[in-house]
Amino acid sequence: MTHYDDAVSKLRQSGNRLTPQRLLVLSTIADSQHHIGIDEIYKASKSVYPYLDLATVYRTIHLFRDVGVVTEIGVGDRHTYELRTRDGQHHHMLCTKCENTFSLSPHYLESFRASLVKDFNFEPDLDNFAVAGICTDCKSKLS
Amino acid sequence: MTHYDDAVSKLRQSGNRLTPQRLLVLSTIADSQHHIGIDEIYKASKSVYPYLDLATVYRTIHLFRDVGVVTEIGVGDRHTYELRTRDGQHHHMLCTKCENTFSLSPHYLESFRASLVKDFNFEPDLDNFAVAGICTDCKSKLS
DNA sequence: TTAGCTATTGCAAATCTTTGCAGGTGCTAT
DNA sequence: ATAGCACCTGCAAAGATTTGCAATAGCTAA
Repeated sequence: MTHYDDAVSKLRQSGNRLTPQRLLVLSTIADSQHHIGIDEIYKASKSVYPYLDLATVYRTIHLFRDVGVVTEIGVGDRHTYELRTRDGQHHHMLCTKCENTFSLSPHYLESFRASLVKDFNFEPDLDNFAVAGICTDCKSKLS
Repeated sequence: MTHYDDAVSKLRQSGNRLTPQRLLVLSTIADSQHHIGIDEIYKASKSVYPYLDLATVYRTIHLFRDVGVVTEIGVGDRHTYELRTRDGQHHHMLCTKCENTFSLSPHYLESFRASLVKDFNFEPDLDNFAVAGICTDCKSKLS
């Protein structure tokens, strides 16, 4: 549960209150093994605390994202979320054919980041980075 | 107007009909010097052809994006669009402080793309690539 | 432990985006 | 030039996301 506790202290340190709703949403995301969408977060959390409102889930998730508790993964128009852990930092590759997600080590983006800083003094925010494309399986099926 | 004509033939070649609504939306985007949002496209186009429906604008823009006529730029939750030209291909850097946009030559992403193909056989779709961050001006103002 | 300030919540309404459908219209082949 | 098909459009309704507001409940300081 150290990831959960990590997230809690991140919230506390950023001066946000630890409400039951927030802790509930947090544990729902933490329990989910993969990335999870708003609707799923809402459904799972509401089954624990039926008074939970969808608007609260939206606000909570946006807070989590802004504070760095979760990573937002944009799949086309759909957004999903996963806990952001200090270890296991990774980006995502999304196949637009089979909708599968693949992890990507941050080192693949290091030289890209470095060249933006060097050439433009632009500091990219790659925390929620995801790249769409076609995975190797779908590629072979195309022929 | 060759960019406009380029876009028209792209539409025709992809087997889509050239309706007045589509040509109107296209010219609205082409006339705009910068990237432009759905609401602005709608307002500007509707002033020319008042029967235009917002749903048509959404459908048209999505078609344009899928066919490669426009580039979609995701700024936080806001989406904007600009004409995609054969020359002048470029990506975008968006400053999250001042909301400004900067062009980025595709060559900055070439080695990134190459390593994904080489290591994972993953073919990334970087057509609508944009990266958020902090620009040099805002960086200096931070201190 | 308590009081009080202020952030947060649930609700409802507003806003944004997508979708189903029936009628209208661009395009192709004659 | 025209007929006919399939695609597109406008409309309206559904679905998704955001926002205003009054009541509630964390948190801090005593």
